[in-house]
Amino acid sequence: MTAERTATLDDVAKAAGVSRATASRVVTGQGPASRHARDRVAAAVAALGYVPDAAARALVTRTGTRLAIAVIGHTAAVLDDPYVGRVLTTAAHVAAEREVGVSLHWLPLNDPGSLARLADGRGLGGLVVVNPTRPALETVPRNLRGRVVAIGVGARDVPSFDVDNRAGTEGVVRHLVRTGRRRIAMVTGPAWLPCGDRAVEAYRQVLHDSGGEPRVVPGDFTAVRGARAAAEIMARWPDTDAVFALSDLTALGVLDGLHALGVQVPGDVAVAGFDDIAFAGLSRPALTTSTHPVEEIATAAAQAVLDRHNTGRATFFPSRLVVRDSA
Amino acid sequence: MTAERTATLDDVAKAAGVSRATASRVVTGQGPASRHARDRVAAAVAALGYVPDAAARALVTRTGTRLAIAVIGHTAAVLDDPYVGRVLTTAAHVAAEREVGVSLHWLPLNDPGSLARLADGRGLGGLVVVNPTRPALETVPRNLRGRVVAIGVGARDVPSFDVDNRAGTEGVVRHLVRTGRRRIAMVTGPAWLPCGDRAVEAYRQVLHDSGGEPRVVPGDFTAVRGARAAAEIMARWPDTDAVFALSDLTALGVLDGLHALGVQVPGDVAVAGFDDIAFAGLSRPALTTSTHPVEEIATAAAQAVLDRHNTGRATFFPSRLVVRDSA
DNA sequence: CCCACACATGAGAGCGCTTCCACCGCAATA
DNA sequence: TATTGCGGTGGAAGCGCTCTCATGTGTGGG
Repeated sequence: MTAERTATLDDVAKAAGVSRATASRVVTGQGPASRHARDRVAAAVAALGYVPDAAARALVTRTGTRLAIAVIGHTAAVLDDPYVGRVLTTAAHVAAEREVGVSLHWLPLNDPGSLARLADGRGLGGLVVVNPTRPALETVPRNLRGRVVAIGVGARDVPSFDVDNRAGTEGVVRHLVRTGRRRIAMVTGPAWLPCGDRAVEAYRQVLHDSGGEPRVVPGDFTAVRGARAAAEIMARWPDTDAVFALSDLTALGVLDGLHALGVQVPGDVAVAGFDDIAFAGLSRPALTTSTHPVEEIATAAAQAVLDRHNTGRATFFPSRLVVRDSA
Repeated sequence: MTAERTATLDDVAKAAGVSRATASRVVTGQGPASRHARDRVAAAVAALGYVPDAAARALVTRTGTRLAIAVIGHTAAVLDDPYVGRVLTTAAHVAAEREVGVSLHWLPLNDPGSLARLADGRGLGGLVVVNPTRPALETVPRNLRGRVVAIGVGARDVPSFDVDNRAGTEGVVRHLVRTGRRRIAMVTGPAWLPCGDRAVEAYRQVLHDSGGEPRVVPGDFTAVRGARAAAEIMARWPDTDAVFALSDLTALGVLDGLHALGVQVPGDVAVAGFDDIAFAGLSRPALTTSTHPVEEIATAAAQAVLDRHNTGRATFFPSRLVVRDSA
């Protein structure tokens, strides 16, 4: 019997000379217990290094209190972007405050069913899906309905939290127009990310209003793609006088690409981004952009799902124009 | 009995007309099962939308197959740094490949006991601790021994994975010396992070060898702190001709602070960082730095803990000098 | 002095699952 | 025909915990 076994509640009860029921009451803090029993159990817990088994507890309480965060779209692009990391850490922080565990799920883009699979259901308190596609959201299992929120685009029964892409884009493009730019190109996000559509729409609208022709180049939120986009844009439309990228990372890439081409920023071409990441203010020229309150969004999403506060369809967080040197 | 209840294995067995034991065998794929039984159970599973209860399964199998990632030191600094996000996403990716879940834990710096608490033990397959302190590592519960690795500094029974801070720092500082700099200042990482010690040592050593006096200013890996550090350095030692920061983020801040002071980089003062983050190549002037193979490190750590491959004390990943424009 | 009423306690059921074990039938071998 | 072997199967135990319920054990009021 010298086998190294982790202590169970029974061991604690035996050591403390009480029943398992009493030990449980003391450990969980639920129900009455005499001073004497409390002390003895506490001592036993300390002596044995007892840690409650989460699985056993979850099994009986059925109170799945764990926040799952699923990130859709597993590409290197997502990895490089500080965005996902910030969402993760923020949500984890909110969860930690409420002493609920967080589980992380990294889902491929082309396998919507994986969302259903991760829901080993009853253990889950809620689910935050980052950057979902609508089809993926349709596969959320029924036992999770009402406990799922999306960061990005939502769906039926799935409220969404996102930055106001439309207004943010409008703000930036209007600023470009206001400062005399007319031949404004745009580098979008990845095509599969539906929330970028609103931004493209807004861009087209403002351009239409100001008599410009849309010049849209597809992007993927990476800096490398931004540099290539810059070359592409200047080749196709040499008279371009401004580039708006739907991501600061891409905008910084554009800056780099333009620099390589010998194009002056903002002299020849103005450049603006979106997100206001930490580095936006550190580039030379410092990047003009519009804020993306990631922490606020992630906090709201995590709270909503944790508080079962599933009201409303979609919440858009305001984006604020930050004018620096590049535009 | 119209109550909306999630299906259990019993329900499946009943619907398929087999015993629970057989249903379990089919679902888990363990043990023999006739073709006929397999088909019927599979049909029942599909019809009922059955999803196994992870808690119940974990309770009986005792095979905690879940990778826990604990990040120590919950400060805004950690949040802004892309480092943690990259570690997280990489580790989660490794775990996903092996179809094991990942749980995320955000631990305060001053409560080492929290590490013990998160180990609701038996549900855990392994634990990766990011940026631990030695005291925190001492509190790892015994039932987890041999299944814990550290990214950063390690401890007894806890192998560590980290970049070779010493060699990396040597490389950078030697480069500065080689290019004629002699009055080289260093901005360190946060004091509680023990893995920075080796870097400071290396810096002192190289300076000693080249006849320079150490000029150490404490940092915290943030850009803001870097800007302030630049001002501090130029005030205390106006003849400084190079600044080495133990983090690119800080180095970019130094660049910014120097710019504000009207100091030319690299003309008056050379600046070098450490990490080679995505933005290092995008700053103006582009940052000279030394690589920090975060993805490699996180992958190795996750694999080690998942494979129970607990050999060796510490693995240092080589850092490669990247010379750009700032030094 | 006895009953009512708190409070503290322990026995035991049961959460949903895996897995040991005994069992059954059937083909292959002696 | 009697014996072995084996794939397939169901009964039942039990993982570690929570929680209901019945049973003490002490207090104060009638």
